[in-house]
Amino acid sequence: MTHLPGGSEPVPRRKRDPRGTRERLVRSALELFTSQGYHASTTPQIARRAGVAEGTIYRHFDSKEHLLNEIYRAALRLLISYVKDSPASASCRDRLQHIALAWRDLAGRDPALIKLVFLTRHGGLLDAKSRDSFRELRQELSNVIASGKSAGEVRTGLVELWTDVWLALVVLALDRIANKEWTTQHIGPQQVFDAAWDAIRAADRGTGGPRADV
Amino acid sequence: MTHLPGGSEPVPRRKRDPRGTRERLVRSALELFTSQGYHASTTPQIARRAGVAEGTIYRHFDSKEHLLNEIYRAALRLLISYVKDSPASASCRDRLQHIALAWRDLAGRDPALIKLVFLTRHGGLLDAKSRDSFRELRQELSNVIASGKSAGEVRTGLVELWTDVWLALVVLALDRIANKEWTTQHIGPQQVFDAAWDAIRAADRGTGGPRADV
Amino acid sequence: MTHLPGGSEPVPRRKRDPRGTRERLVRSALELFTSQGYHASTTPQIARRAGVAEGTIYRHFDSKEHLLNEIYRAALRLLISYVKDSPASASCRDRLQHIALAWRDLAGRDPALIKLVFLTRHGGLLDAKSRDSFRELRQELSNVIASGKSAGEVRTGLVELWTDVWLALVVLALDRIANKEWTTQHIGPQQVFDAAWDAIRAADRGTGGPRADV
Amino acid sequence: MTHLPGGSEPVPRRKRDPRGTRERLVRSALELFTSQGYHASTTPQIARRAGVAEGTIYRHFDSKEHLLNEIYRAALRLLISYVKDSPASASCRDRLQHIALAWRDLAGRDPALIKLVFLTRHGGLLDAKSRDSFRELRQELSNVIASGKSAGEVRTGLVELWTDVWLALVVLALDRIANKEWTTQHIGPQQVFDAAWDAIRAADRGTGGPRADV
DNA sequence: TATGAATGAGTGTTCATTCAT
DNA sequence: AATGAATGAACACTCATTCAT
Repeated sequence: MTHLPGGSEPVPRRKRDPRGTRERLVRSALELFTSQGYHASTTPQIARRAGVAEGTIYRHFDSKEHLLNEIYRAALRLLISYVKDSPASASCRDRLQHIALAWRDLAGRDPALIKLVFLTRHGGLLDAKSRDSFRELRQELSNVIASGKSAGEVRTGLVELWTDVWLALVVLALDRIANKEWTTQHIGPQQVFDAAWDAIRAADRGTGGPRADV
Repeated sequence: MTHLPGGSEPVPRRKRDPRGTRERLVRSALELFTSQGYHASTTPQIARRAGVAEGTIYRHFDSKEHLLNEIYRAALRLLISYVKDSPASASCRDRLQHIALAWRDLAGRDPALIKLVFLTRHGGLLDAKSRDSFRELRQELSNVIASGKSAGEVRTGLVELWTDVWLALVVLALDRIANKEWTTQHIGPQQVFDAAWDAIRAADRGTGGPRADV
Repeated sequence: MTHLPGGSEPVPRRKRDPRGTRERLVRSALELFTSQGYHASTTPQIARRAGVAEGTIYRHFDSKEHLLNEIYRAALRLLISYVKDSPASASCRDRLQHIALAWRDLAGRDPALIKLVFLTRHGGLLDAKSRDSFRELRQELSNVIASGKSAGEVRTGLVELWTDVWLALVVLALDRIANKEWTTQHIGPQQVFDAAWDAIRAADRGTGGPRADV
Repeated sequence: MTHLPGGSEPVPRRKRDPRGTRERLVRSALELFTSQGYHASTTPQIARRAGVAEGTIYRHFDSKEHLLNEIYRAALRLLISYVKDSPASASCRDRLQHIALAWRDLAGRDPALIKLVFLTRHGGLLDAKSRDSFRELRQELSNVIASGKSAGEVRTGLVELWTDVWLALVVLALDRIANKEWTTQHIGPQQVFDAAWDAIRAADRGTGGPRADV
C-alpha cells in the first residue's frame, strides 16, 4: 500500500469493479477501527461497509491484524512525510509550528487517520515493523527538537522527553479537531500549540518573542 | 463498591474464604483490563485469576461491562479525593503540584488504577454515571485552575482547556511511572510537572519563581 | 477417558443432564468419523447428534483433533486388552485365533470402534501418543507371533512382517462384519482367519492339523 | 482423460504452454490427494502446484470431486490393463505373480497412483462409474482366480473372497513400496506375494512346489 | 454465596466455485 | 483456454452469560 485513500465517497459501486477494492477495505477498516476500536469492529462489518464480501478481505490482507498494521503504517508514512517537509533552515519553533499546522489540517481532512495513530491504543496488535514506524516518527520529531536544543531554544533535559511533551499537547488539539469539537480555524489549536512550545522552550530566552496571549 | 483493594497479593486463597470474593474479582479485572484491554480480557481469565468460578462474577456484577464501570468509578473516586485533599488556601501552582505528587505516588503504588482511568480508551463501554465521574474529576481540577486564573497565575483562555493541557502532561508522567519506565523518585516526573505548569501559567509573571532547569 | 460408551441409545435426554455429556460426544464423534470421515464430520453435526450445543464440545475436548485422538486411544486400549487376554500358555495359532474371535465379536457389537482403528486413514491427525498406542498394539501381536516363531510354528522372515500380514487379513474380515456384510456367525471370518494363519505359518509343518477346508 | 502423466517433473513450465495444463492438474491433484488426503488438499494448492490459476481447474473439471474421480478411473484403467496383460495360458499362480510384479514395479515408479486406488478411503466421494471401475478390477482378478479354482489350485470357498484376501496382502506390499519402506528389489514383496498365494491356494496340493522360505 | 457445565450467537478465517476480462 | 478477484456458505472455535445444583 502506498497511500491511504481519501475519506469521501460512500458510493455503492458496480459489481466486479476491478480497482479500488483494497482501498475500500482500507477506508472501511480505518473508520471502524477508529470509531469503535479494533476488537469491536468485526470482519462482517468491515466487509459490509466496504461493499464487498467477507472473504474478499483475505484476498488483500493475511488477517484482520495484518489489515490494521497496513493501515497504521500507511498513516504513519503520511505523518512522517509532513515532519520531513518542514523547512530545515527555519528555527525549531517555526518548524514545529509548521508540522503542527500540517497535522492540524490533516486532522480536519482525515480525522480517522489521526485517531488511528494518536488516539487508539493498539495493545499487542502492532507488529515490529509498525512499532518501528512509530519510533521513526518520534525520531524525526526528536531531530527537530534536538537542533532547537543546540540552538538554545529548548530547555535542558532529555530531547526525547520534550518530544513526547510537545507531542502530547499537539495530540490534544488534533483530538478535538478529529472529534469535530474544534474546526481547523478555531483559536484552540493555536493556543495549544503555543502552550506546547512554552512547555518545552528554554525558560529565560524570549524565543518566539513576547507570548501572544489571547 | 466503596474502594479498590490494594494491588499486592497474587496469593492463592483458602477455599471458601467468605470475604474478599468481590475484591478479588475487582483486582483481577483491573489488572487484566489494564494490561490486555477490555476485549482481550475474558471472563474465564478474570475468574481464574481471582480464583473463583466463572459464574461467580455474575453474583457480584450484572455483566462484564458493569464490572468495568464499577472499577472505573472506584478508581475515579480515589483520584478525585486527592484533588479535594489539596490545600484550598495554597496558590494554584502549589495545589496542582500537591495533586500531581499524590497521583505520582499512586501511580507507583497502584499502576493499574492509573492506567484504567488515564491510559485506556473505553470506547462505548462506559455508562453515563462513569462519564459523569470523569467529568467531576475534570471539574474539580478546573476549579483549582479557575482560582489560579482569577489570581492571574494562569494564562488567558478557557479554564477547561488549560485543565486538559495540564492533565495531558501530568498523565504523560504517570504513564511512565505506571509502566515502570520511571520511579517515583526520578527527576522526570518533576520536569514534566514543571513543564505542565509552564504550559498553562500566565506568560509575563514569574509565578513560582525562576524555573528550576536541570 | 477410561472406556468407550456402548453404541446403543439415540435417546433424547433431559436438559442439563450432568452425566453422560462427554460419553454422548464420544459416541457421536465415533460414529460420524467412521461413517463420513474426520473432515466431513463437522462440529455442528457432532454436537447435534450428541444432543448438545456446539460449544459444549470444547468444554470436554481441546479441539476436534483432540477429540479424535481421545476416541482413538480408547479404542486401542480395548483392542490391546483383548490381545493381552489371550492365554499365554496356548500355542501361537490358538492365541491368534482367540484374539481374532474377540475382535470379531467386538466388530459385531461395536463396528464403529473397529472402523476407527483399522479402516480409517488418519493422515497427520494422530498425535504422538496415539501413534504410540497403535505401535503398542502391533508390538503385543508381534510378541505372540515371535513366540510362535521360536516354536517353529511361524515361517522364516521378520516377525513384524508376519504380524502385519496376519493383521491385514483379520482386518479384512472385521471390515466385512463392521459393514454388516457378514455376521459374527458367518463362515467367512473363520475362513479368513484360517487363511491368515496359512499365510504366516511355517510351510512344512502341519501346525494346526489338516486344514479345515469348507 | 486417457492416461495419467508420469510423476517425474516438478519443472516450472514456460508461460502459456498450450498443452499439458490438464495433465499438470491431474498430476498435482494426484500427489496432493495421496499425500494429504482429499479434504486437506485445497483447490488453491492444487492450482499452485500445477502452476495454473485457480479458475483454470474448472475449465477441465466440473468440480474437485469430478477431478478426483477422473484421476481415480485413469489409475484403475492402468491397473486393470496389467491384469489383462497377464498370460492367459499360464497357471493361476504364475498369472497372479505376473500381476503382482507389474503392480510392484508401478508402485516403485508411481507410488501416488497406487496410493490413490489402494491406500485411500474415498468416503462418499467416488461416483457410480468409479465404483464400477474398481469392481471391474476385482472382477478381472476374480476371473484369474476362478480359473485357478477350476484347476484345483485354489482352496474351496468363494472366489471373490480369495480375490480380496490375495489383494489385501499384495496391497500390503505395494503400500510399503509406495511409502519407500521397501524398494522393488527388496525380498519383502516376494515374501508377501508368496504368503498371499499360500493364503488362497488349495491346502493339500504342492502348487508352486516346495515353498521358498528365505 | 458459589459453582461449573451448558449454551448459542458470534468470531476470524478458509475454500470450492463463479465470471468478467 | 486461461485468469484471478470476488463470493458467501461453511468451518472450527470462543466467550459472555445462565441456571440447576
